[in-house]
Amino acid sequence: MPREPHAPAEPRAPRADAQRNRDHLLAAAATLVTEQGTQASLRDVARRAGVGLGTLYRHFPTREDLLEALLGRRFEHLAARADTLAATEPAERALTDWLHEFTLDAGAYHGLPATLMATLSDPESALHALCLRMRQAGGRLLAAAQQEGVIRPDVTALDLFALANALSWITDQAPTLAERRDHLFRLVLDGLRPRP
Amino acid sequence: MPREPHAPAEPRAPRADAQRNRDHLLAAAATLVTEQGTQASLRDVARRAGVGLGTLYRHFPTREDLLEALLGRRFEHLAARADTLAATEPAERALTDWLHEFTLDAGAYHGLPATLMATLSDPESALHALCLRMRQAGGRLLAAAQQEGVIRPDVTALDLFALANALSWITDQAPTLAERRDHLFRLVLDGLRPRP
DNA sequence: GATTAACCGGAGCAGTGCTCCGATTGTCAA
DNA sequence: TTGACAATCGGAGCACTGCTCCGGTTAATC
Repeated sequence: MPREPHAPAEPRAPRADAQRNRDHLLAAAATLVTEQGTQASLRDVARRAGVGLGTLYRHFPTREDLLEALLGRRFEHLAARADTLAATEPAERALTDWLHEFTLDAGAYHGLPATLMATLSDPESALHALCLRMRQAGGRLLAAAQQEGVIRPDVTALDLFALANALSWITDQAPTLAERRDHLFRLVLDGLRPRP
Repeated sequence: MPREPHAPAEPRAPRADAQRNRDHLLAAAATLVTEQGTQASLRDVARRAGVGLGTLYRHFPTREDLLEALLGRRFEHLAARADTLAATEPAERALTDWLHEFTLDAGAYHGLPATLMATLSDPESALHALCLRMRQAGGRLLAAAQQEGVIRPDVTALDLFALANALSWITDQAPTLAERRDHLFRLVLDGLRPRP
């Protein structure tokens, strides 16, 4: 198929070496961020990927861009999961199950809860859109639960996002409390129920 | 009074210049930490105090030591306040009021909630003892409230500490949510009440 | 006023994030 | 096949960080 001269310039596919480097960077980032958290040294990531520092910054201008690439699939899946749960579970169960899964994902890497929370104040962050979709997904489940009267009406999707992140943050910050994790989760969730 | 040769060596008072430098360092730290948070550059602190970097590290070997000195009085006061409230208010009121004040103090500096939370896993930290006293003060109020049956019995002082810090962390991390602060506080607190 | 232990300051090291630009290389037309 | 060129690369370099170490200074004491 010949290229169309006046067409809106279909972006040419990236060069093979560029694609290869990008893949190597993502693989290196995945292991290092898993081991050391979201604050892992970018120099180390480049080194492990067998690539110069400039190459890393060209592919991922900010740390958030790199994290976004790392978290993309995981969070896509989580958003889809919200709809699945909404279709197959009672509203309350759907909400609590999804929130539970969200707290697990939000705590996937050390330092991630803080990074996610910070995007609230920074619309420029590459993670902002990702977090927005999470809030919307959670918001739908929340609305359904509120419709049924099992969750207080004065709880917003933002409240939910903040509290879920805060729960992830607790165990992220103090591994000692890992065993209290589910207990704290239940305590906070109980606070969202209407008082009879 | 002549000094006693064999006595357990009463620690000699610090040299005047040392005391002066210490004061300057604390003043500089107070302003810089207020402006920039617990991660303020220690070089800047020393510079502002008109003192060498070595001097800072001699007086405060770790960042936590510096913060401990900065927070000492404030937290002493908070611990005392717990007893005052216990003596003058009904148990539930005493607990919620104190927790509210705690969340304010824990959020006094940007980054402080995270620093406080981290001491749970680090008994060597200079802040560890300070946090322990906070947990004990809160624990006394908690026990009284549980005695009266207004707080669930499966809530521990550690749970309380973690949740209060998490609440402080939310507004610390996302200033946007400052207006939801009291609302979130009430939500979480409601979760601690026994369900009828 | 002399002695000395306590104290001081900052040079120096290893690490960080990020930029910038000369060298290299994949790709596509001739 | 062979250019030519744009896309891509890699790391030197800058400004910053935490922290150590040690020769010089000074306050307190005899």
